[in-house]
Amino acid sequence: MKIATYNVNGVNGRLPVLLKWLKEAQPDVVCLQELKAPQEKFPLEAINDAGYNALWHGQKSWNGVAILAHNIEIKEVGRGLPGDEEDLQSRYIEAMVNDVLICCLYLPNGNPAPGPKFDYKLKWFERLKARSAELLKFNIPVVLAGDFNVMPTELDVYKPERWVKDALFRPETREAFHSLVAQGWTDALRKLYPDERIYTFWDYFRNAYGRDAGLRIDHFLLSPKLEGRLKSAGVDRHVRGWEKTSDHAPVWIEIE
DNA sequence: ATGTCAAGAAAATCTTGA
Repeated sequence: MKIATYNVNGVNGRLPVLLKWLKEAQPDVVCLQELKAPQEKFPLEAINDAGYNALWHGQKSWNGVAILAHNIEIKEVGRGLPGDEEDLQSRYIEAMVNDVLICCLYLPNGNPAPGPKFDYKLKWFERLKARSAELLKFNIPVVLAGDFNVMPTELDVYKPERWVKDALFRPETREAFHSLVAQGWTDALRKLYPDERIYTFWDYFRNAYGRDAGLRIDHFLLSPKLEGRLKSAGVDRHVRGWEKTSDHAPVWIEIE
């Protein structure tokens, strides 16, 4: 089973790019972030025509997450990250696909930091850790996939010293990510490629893609039940070079 | 500070978030 995660940066604005990539990459399951579309504006017909079922949680203007599956039933488990009734941002959706619990997440960016947005990011992280700890107790195959807005180590940033005060790389952010992983999760791409520079995002500014000034912020975390089934992983970085493309590239794993 | 995008409010550009 091939599982992908892709921050599309606008599911309608980037629909031709998304459809082209789906056809080319043929993932079985896809986690999408930054739909930037209200619930009723999700392009279900085009997604269905491409052969995919879909479950999504939209929001006007910003955020929005979805899970797609090719000829497989998607059984919703929940939408919205538990732990704060007042948080209305659409950043989390969970579903069973085959025997795997797919958790699609879009962790807050958190800039400018420090400030209320950074506080929200760290609180969101705490809520995610509470949920992920519960999921580990079920002892089933689980994947946490999405845009974490975190570069876990210096290897994941083209120029680490420039990013130490940024919400994506501050010590508090990295610590939150590492304590999440320490619950018992496996960073799938790092497990297969422990020493390689791998990027999943290149800014639109200053020809970042052309200079390969990238960041690794889209991740797959695997539960112990899934770790041994990991076969391969990669980044479809050429997609970042397409016209009218997202600032992220699709990332994928294959599991037995 | 800058740079580039998309969506939304509003009616051609500006604001916001990333």
